[in-house]
Amino acid sequence: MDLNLFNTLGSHMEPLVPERDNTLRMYCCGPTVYDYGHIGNFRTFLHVDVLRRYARLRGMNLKHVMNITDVDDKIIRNATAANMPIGEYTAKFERAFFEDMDALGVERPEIIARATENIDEMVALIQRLAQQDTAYRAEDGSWYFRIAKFPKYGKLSGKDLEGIEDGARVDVDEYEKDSARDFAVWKATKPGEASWETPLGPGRPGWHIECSAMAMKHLGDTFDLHAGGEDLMFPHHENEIAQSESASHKTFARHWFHVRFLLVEGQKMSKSIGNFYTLRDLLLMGHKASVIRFLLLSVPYRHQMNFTFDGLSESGSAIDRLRTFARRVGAATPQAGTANATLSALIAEKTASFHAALSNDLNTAEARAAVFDIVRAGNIALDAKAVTGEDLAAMQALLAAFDAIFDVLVDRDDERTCAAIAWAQHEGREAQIAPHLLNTVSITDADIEALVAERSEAKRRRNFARADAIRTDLLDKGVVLEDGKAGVSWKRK
RNA sequence: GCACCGGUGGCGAAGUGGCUAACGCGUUGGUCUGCAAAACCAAUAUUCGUGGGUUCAAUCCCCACCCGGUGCUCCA
Repeated sequence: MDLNLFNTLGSHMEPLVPERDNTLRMYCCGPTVYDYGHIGNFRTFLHVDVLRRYARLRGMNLKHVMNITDVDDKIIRNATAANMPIGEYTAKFERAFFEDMDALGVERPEIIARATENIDEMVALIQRLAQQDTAYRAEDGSWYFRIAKFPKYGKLSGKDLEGIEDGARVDVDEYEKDSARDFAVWKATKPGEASWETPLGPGRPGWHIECSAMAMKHLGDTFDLHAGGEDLMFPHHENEIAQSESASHKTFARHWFHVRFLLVEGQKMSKSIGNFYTLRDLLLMGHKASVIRFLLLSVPYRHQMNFTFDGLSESGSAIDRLRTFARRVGAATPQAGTANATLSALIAEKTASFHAALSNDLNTAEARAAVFDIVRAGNIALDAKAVTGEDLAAMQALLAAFDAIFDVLVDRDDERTCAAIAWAQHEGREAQIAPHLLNTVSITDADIEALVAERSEAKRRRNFARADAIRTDLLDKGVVLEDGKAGVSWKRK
């Protein structure tokens, strides 16, 4: 079965097949490190993570490059406002970005490429373009890409160039261009801004050039897939194509993967509406990282998704169900005797469905549905004590495949929440920490065990009032007790 | 204005020209339990925005309309 993916370039489904040595060469536009990442950013990175995890599950090797944009207007503005050197400022937010990615279980790309560490490559690329007059120097010392030299401009986004009239929207500081559509590849130095001395003259790179230069540096002129948020399609990716293909005269990325924006509570996320959330905001409100991950992955990447707090609590319940089942399967004893043919067949069928769903443009919603089908069937069989070792192994294999993609079964939420709390305390943001969180996090496993033991003793003496009081108390601290036949088990909610 | 995407049960969300319209959450009743929790069972859409059309047959194709969202400018 092919891994079929929608290719924005050409707007059609297409099997994703690495061009050589079974290695998927992919580039993903990373963050501009000027602030903490918000959930919209992470929806994109999360779906790219699913793509890379699934490609690997299917046996591909990965060479995934992600850039860090560590010089741009917003960075310069914010660093100046914070009275910090740019390098120090970007280092802080790059670190925060990766902490957040780790918290959400997003795997690190094989190669992280920083714009400021690849200035030479960008300059060389601009020079190549300049040699053929595809890039030109304006009077103020900035360099621009001459769109007139690239007839295919617009092939990705389907933009009609006629619609972008000359002179329609001209930046105040970009009055030197030959055509309004031309975009900056190198920006002349302005007072007080970061600047590099180069053969092009002093200045800093334009936004688009870094991705072209770094992608080609690490992946070659042509590579398998380029990913990013839908907003980057135009102009960013269009410009990357123009720069890269003008220089190499080869196809740049063969496959383009764009993740749609999300809405928050039905509206576009924006600070002015007040529905703008960073990962840290949510963590401090008491939402678990795994739940956020699962919710952001529950709607397939090409669909707009509406992020809501109701959705968050639903995802929380769904994860609880999955984890409970995974624990149950892990602890189950295989039954001797005849295999349950219906169950075995169902597991095989749903395992196939799981893969078929992901192979069909990474349909995460359908993939998780297949797993839930097995959760119910498995629970029924487990209740009936009619599960063979073979079926248990098959169910565990499906859960493992599921978790290789979704990565929510193993509970690492407390440590992630604690890290967010520590950060808030360090940054003087204590007010943001939900009060009940401190309560929850402060109780240790040993405390819980002691109370559980005391409650069991109370129960044995049929002192149910005491037993229930302990249970209620623990529940307030986020600990749920379950009295099973084999004894009491507990979990943090 | 131009372009694009979507409108499926109480909520979220798959899906298909024709078998009982997945799955999750929620709600109600039941089993289990000292009571809970977990798990299971049952009930929760004669119906897929509205109006036309094509077809033996449409939620799925076509047209119009209404509603929501997005892009066209920095943005994941």
